[in-house]
Amino acid sequence: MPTKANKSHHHGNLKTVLVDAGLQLLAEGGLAALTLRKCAARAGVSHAAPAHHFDGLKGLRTAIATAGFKAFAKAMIEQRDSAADSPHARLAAIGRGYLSFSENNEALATLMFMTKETFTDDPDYQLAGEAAYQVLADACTPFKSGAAGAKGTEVLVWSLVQGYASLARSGQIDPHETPYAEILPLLALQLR
Amino acid sequence: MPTKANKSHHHGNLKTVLVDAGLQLLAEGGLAALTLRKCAARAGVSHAAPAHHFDGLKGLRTAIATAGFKAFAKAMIEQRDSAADSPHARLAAIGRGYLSFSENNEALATLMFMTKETFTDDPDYQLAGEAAYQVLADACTPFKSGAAGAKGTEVLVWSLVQGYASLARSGQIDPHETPYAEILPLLALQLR
DNA sequence: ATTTCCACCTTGACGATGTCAAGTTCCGGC
DNA sequence: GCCGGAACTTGACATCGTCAAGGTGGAAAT
Repeated sequence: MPTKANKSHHHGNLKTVLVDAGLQLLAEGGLAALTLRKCAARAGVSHAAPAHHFDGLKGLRTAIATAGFKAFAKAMIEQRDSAADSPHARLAAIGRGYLSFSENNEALATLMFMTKETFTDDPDYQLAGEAAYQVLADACTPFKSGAAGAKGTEVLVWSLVQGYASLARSGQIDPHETPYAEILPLLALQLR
Repeated sequence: MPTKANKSHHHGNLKTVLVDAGLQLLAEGGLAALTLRKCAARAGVSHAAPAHHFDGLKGLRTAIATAGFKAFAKAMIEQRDSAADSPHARLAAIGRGYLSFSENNEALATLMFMTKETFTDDPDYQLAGEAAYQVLADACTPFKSGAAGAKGTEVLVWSLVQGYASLARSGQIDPHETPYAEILPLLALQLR
């Protein structure tokens, strides 16, 4: 007996299915594999079906990056919550979450931090990016601010881990030769 | 009177002209504007002419990224050479060179640090990336190594500036609100 | 219960793109 | 002068993004 999902013209959950299809295609074939038509095919709909849910390929990419930021924040929080109960340990754990997310989702992480013109103006995307940042910003609170203030400490840590992840993804550094766990302590962050 | 360059079937300098065309297209229209056919059109040749010089679009991208790394190294060296004669000043200057290159060439910088699968195996590309890294590595030499050794200091600085540039390009941080000049000193690098 | 409206699709078309094959032109070596 | 191969051109095909027109299904209004 056909269900609503099996009928045409009303999938019921197509937006989410298309984003999931996009995440799979990125994981399997990298950035070049992410196309509107392939997402539609994998979702079992026609090539023009996504148009009702997204503002073109750019809109779909934005939705995928939004999902990416949510998964990213989740990965950092999970590591943080299972770390030892000290600010240094939590910050290090967040870094591990960041880097394992980046390592396990190379194409998605690359997409997430592309230039602004890659994405549409989407409040969900903005919020998801800010929420991910906030996980890291909160973890910096227990540390003394340097001359640049609290914001400076946040930017210092965020730049460090983001840069390390980016260089590892592009093959410019070897994470086994120079593990992040050895780099973060070099900041010599002091507690308040 | 026709010169060699005006005749068909033997441009004479097409490889370089195509790479330059690609650099222009990136500057004008971002990553999405970089296509083989547009580069060929701008070079004044047919759409299939690039095939003799590059291994497809991926090969052309690799050549463009190689040119990018060379310009990038040059920007850092120029800043370094006009800085005050101290290791801290030189390192800060290199950072400025890095960031101004990134700000002035957003699409190119984004291309340069994409995942490995974006590029072909090309020794020139490898060398250019290593040479750019070496400018920064050399600038780190005068500083004490921390627990992670000399390599750790290099990776620390490289990650910081790379991450800062990447976050600025993607709009996640505001370089005017939190200038790099205020972040680098937070590393509190000590001279040997 | 029926009608209406609109969300949500499908089909088809077009221009742009990457890549490949076949053919043509030009240059350098013999 | 001839030959071989580098370096192009032309043409074709599959895939892509986007747009237009049309069809289907569900919910609200009557």
